[in-house]
Amino acid sequence: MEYNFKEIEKKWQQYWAKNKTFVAVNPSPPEKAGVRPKFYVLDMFPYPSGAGLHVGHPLGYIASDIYARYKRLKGFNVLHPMGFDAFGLPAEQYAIQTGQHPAITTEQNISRYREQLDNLGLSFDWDREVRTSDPAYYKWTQWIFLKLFNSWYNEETGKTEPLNTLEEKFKSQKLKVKSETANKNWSDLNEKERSDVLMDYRLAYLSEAYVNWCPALGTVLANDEVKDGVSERGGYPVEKKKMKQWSMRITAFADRLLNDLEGIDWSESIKEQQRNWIGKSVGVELKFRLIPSPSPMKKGTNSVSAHEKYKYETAEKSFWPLLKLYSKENRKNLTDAEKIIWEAVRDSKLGYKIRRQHPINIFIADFVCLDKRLVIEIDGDIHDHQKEYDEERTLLLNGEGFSIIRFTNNEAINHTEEVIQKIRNELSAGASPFPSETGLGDEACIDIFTTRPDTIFGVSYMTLAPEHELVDKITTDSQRAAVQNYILETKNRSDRERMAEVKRISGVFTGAYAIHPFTGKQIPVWVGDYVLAGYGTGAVMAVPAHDSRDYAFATHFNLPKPQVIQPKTEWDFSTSSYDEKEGTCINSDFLNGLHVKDAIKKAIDEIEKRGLGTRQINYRLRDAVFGRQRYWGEPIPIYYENGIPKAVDEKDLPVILPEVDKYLPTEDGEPPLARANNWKYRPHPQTPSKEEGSSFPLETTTMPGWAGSSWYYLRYMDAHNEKEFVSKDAVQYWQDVDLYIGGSEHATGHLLYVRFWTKALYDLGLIPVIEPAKKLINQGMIQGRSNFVYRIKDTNKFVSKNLKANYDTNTSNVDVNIVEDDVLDLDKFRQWREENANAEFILEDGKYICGAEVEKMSKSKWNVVNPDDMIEKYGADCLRLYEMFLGPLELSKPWNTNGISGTSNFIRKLWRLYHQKHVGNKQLAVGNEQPIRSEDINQAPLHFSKFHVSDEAPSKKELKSLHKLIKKVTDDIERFSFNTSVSNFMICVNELTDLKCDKRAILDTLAILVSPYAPHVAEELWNLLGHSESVTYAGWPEFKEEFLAEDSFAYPISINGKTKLNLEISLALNKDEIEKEVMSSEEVKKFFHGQLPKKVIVVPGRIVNIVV
RNA sequence: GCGGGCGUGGCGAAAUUGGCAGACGCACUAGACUUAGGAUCUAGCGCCUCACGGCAUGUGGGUUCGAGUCCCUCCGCCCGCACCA
Repeated sequence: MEYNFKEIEKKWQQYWAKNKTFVAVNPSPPEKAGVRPKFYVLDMFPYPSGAGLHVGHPLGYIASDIYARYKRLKGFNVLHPMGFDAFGLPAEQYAIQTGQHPAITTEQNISRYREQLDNLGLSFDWDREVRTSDPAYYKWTQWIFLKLFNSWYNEETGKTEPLNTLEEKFKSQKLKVKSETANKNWSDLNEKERSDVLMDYRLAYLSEAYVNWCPALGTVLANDEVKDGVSERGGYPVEKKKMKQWSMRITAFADRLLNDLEGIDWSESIKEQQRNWIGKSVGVELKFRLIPSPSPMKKGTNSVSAHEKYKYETAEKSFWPLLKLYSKENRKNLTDAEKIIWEAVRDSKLGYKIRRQHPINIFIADFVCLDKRLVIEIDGDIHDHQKEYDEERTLLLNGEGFSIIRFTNNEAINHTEEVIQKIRNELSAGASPFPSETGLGDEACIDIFTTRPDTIFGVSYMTLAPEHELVDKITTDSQRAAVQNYILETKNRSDRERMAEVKRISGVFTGAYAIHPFTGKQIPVWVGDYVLAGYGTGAVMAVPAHDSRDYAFATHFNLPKPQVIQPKTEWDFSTSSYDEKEGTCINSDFLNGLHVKDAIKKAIDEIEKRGLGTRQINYRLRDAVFGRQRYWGEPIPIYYENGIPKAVDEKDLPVILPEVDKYLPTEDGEPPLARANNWKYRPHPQTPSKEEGSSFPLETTTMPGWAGSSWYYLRYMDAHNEKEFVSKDAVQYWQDVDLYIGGSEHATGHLLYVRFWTKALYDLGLIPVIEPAKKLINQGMIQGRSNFVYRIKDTNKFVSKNLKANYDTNTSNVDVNIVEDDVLDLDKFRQWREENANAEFILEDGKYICGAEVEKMSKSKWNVVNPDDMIEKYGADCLRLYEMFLGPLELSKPWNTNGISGTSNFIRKLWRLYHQKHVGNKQLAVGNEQPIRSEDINQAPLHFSKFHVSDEAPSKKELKSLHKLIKKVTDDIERFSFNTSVSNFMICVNELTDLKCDKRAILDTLAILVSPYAPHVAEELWNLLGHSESVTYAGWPEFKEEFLAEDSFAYPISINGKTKLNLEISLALNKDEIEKEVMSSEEVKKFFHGQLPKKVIVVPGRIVNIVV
């Protein structure tokens, strides 16, 4: 008999299906003694696209299958399920084009996938198959949605809790009702108001927010579904749009999602991507007060108390204690000039109360009349050369609503009368207006977030995002036109353009100034689109010397760049900013001399002490938009009673996806579900506050693709449970996924959402684990290898690759399936396309050699290799071995069919090992077994006769070869090094072939070892060896060290680190004895060139190195 | 720009703790068996050299008796994030 993989593979696939070989058992009760330990191996389930699988897809499935089969042999109760992520856009797009129901397309695609998966001989437990589009499945997706809808995140306990614990807090007034209804008690709120308040807390919530709107797909998308400003699926442009949307409060879990990464064995790159995506930054949120603009923007409506407050409490709050001290001190030490003036104005001698050394903002004014908002300053010499200082002071005092007159010391002392007259005139001229009547009053602050409070003294301007709400309020009249123009301009530029124009710097001055909280300096406030509205507070303090973006902006607009950090090494500030968190603070008042890291701490402490701001943690992570304006997804189980969103009763789940006439939005732009007849819900009569008999409109958006995949790993544990999403017993036994294999492209999507849902379900006491998967492996991408042909322009002649330089040619892709080893099959090429029917060729060495290049595998590049074709030609075992043999699992690599003959040969060699041996055609076995000749490679003849093993005891060499293999393959599988085990199989089979091994004791074990990789041929051989049961549970062989034991070892003898010869020395000898033996060798002595060796290093069992 | 990974023959790659670099396979070369070979078998196959021998793991340096492996410098490639304050 010959090895006929087609027959044999089919036979065993049918056997496995019939005998349910791979069914995992749910022990009942789970704690039952003697039960096998569990092991859960999961593949990321596929979205069944119309294109079917290509050779890249099975890579992960084969790897996980090998591991699952290995674990079964090791005695584990292995859960290795598969299913389909069946909701999604492509089926719906297809439905829109053709009118065919997406369920039909999906069903067809699934059967094709199933067939392809079956052909690979994967050991899935199909009894547990799940499909996210199956109502029996999405019933529970909806159920989980409702759990999240009815839960909130309690920051105090750090846990998801049912909503009633929140309501308790409101009722007992432990928690104040947020925002617009701030002055009300919970008990005063009506139903709508309560619903609105709770909506701000629910984990699944409805809110008005800017979302990624994709007009071409007619739906919103989550952040991870947008790449480079276009939709991940289809590549359509995406814009920001304000819409009412369902979202998931994943941000509440940001810190746990970040911290729990520590405890799981996932690749560093995935963890890093998640950390990046979560984007935690620790810093401080800090207020900069604004200088009210001279022209009133807004008439204040201040109460009397505010007026009074403004009248007397003129000092900057945070500086008050210090200023109070200084002013007291100053009063004791008045200058002569000040004494003279004080005597003239004190006790209301001028008809107004004048105060001396009165703090205003952060300064102390020499004299002030609060009623008339007049400051009188007597300048010392210092002011002559500190003009800037005065200007700043004037601006600030003006900002506080004071007018100011200045006199010199000389004037005060020698022309006292004139000075007093001037003061009298000013006082009678009428008061300056109060700031509260002109500007923005108390709330006139810009909140900023910074991680670098140590650079606070380097602030030279501030920038607001164009969307910042203060922009309009603070802009001065003179700048208004320019600012409005700018905002309009940035609005019209989509995010994509903004991103594409990274290098373009734009912005505009608002005309407004803020006050530096420490120096009191005035700081111009700008608007710039390099500041993002969505992050932090949408405003930044700009430190051009130490932030590259601020630097670019400041350079462009010629703003100052004061340096406040001294780098450790030379730094050229004329070309770039110094952003590193290294160096010492300079020009920074109380921070001077401190190292950056200490300065950050100190600055935050100081900011908090002075009440200027608070420690703050910001995340880049946004809440995940959950609603989709699409048809082919899970309906969101919410209805609207008088505009209040309410949960559909659990008893009424699932809310079945309705039939619609078209899969398009309605004429009014409503999602497709709005087309459904009577898309209404009639609440259960016994639920409170429902009018009997009335029905209410249901939510028309559907869930996103990631909803169903965020918990599917749990459903596999108990796939047919109709009462629960998963039973307590099942999840208690299976716990979590032990090994999860899938693509790294889900790093910030699925893999984050599934962790999020797991944590929420854990908090609610529904599952016992906080992470879905202990270990994650990302298989590398298999790239395509494209082939090219070169057509001479304006002819139907094609020239071979190495001759094309002589011609003017057009290069085009050619189907790689009609090319072998880069040699084009000319006949197939002529048939491939009509226009090639008369193609002529210019050949080299009688062949047409194609060009080749590594590209992504895609239909348009004609480089897709279909696993079915490979299986047809070489068999599933061969494809499995070859995919593993290509290289390390996690590495991306190009597919190259050329090498597959290696593994194909191996399988045949393996097969022959179990059959009567001969060499070539000469030593044919006696009998009828003639070599079968065939024109067709697919039925390649194999030169063996009948199955044959002997029951003789195996030789030492045979045992050694086998046990070497046991050890290596066991190690290899444990560390997922599948490529090396294939090598090791080859080595062992080669060795046993050389030894002409036919011993049952060896071949029995070999079949088991090979079975995870090439299960069909292993089953067949196992069966031929006389076993009636499948090899699946045969038990993994035990490695025995004793069979590897050697008496002697061929020591490599190296002279000065270079190996010169090998010397067979007994392993029983110790270091000294080995040295003696080596040194006495004539062969070794040759290399000494008469000199005596300086040093001899002996590592027993490994090497001898002699230094000459 | 930031973060992660990587760099070894013509090609895919191996070297698990610092110990004979290139296992295993593809391709290639020669031979055997053959009516035939895209089957099978035997041998060869990093580079330079007739050879002795020398040089080789992206570059340059260091540690070490000994470095693909550890440390530093630079160069290149891949992936992710990208105005995140």
